[in-house]
Amino acid sequence: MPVRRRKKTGKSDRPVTSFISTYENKVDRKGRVSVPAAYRSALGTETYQGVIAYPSLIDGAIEAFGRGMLDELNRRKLDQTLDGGDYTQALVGRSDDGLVETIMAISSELPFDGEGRIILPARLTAHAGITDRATFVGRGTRFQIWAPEVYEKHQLAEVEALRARLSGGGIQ
Amino acid sequence: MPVRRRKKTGKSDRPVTSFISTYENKVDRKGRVSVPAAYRSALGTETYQGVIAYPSLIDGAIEAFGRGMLDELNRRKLDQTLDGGDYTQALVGRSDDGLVETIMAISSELPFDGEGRIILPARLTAHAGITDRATFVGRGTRFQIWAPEVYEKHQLAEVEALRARLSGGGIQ
DNA sequence: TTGACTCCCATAATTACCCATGATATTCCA
DNA sequence: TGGAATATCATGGGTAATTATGGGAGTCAA
Repeated sequence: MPVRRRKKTGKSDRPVTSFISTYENKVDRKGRVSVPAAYRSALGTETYQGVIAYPSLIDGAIEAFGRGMLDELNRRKLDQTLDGGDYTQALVGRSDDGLVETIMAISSELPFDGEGRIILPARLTAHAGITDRATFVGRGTRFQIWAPEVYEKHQLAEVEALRARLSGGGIQ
Repeated sequence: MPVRRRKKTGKSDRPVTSFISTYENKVDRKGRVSVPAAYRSALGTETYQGVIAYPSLIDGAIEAFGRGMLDELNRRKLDQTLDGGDYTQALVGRSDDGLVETIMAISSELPFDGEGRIILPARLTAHAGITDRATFVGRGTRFQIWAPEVYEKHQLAEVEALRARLSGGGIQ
């Protein structure tokens, strides 16, 4: 029996323009997992059919977004450096923070197959502790992929922290 | 390992070549190494089948990109100098920093063989400490080639620096 | 001849592509 | 309005194509 849990959003889920709601899907023997249809339609305008993913630097989860965001980063960075005559940046690659370069290095391009699935690289599943199931968590402009049990604990901890803060009178 | 085939669309708004993710490949006895298929397809629109490479001026690694990037550099530099009336630069080829000229001088053209491999010149492998394995590191508009063990250490430091800089929630 | 390089072929593993199925959701029409 | 026909989705599996890798034959120059 396919376990497809849909958290309440208060609305029906028709195509959305950003990533919302939470879905739990199965990871099959080939390492494939269906990207929720709602997320796919959110990416519908992009030419490249797939997502960019990298291990979260904060959480034990996978971060993901569309190809459009990646190209935008690269184009702006290149134009900015070249227009400013900063060839050092373009050729040698030393920037103020190296953020774009580091993200490019640790990111993976995950194309959809004909059925809207992606293959999660071992590097990413290891980081997130994902084995046979994956929870997709919408975060607006991007989304995350968690091991279900890890995400549940993460949610509980968040709620607990918030509750403690509220009972402490931090927010009136 | 994410692999993807890109459609050749005749109309090209000169897409930014995006090299992302990292791959570790073998260097065989003849000094050949496969350029990751994803990188090759990122260069797919270019006529010249191969890459431009030079020793990094900052890291113990090899810097590389497509011929398109080389032409872009030269074109923008020429435009800038002519617009600025710096004809000395355009004609004599001497500028304040001379970085572009220097890079051109120390660069090598590395053509693909029928299987998408390149041969790394001894000068470059020596600089990067590469022997029998090579790690390809996507940096967006260009990529690097490292000795695997050297890159591992470098990457840890890179990610740690980036993590320290983030305030939470990943990259927006 | 000896290397160094190019072109061609072989192969194992991986991945892309295709079709099938059961479950759910949606549409349509009597 | 009810219910059958239709569409969509998540999931599974088979097979052809691609990839990374290795090696041999031919070329050219020193």
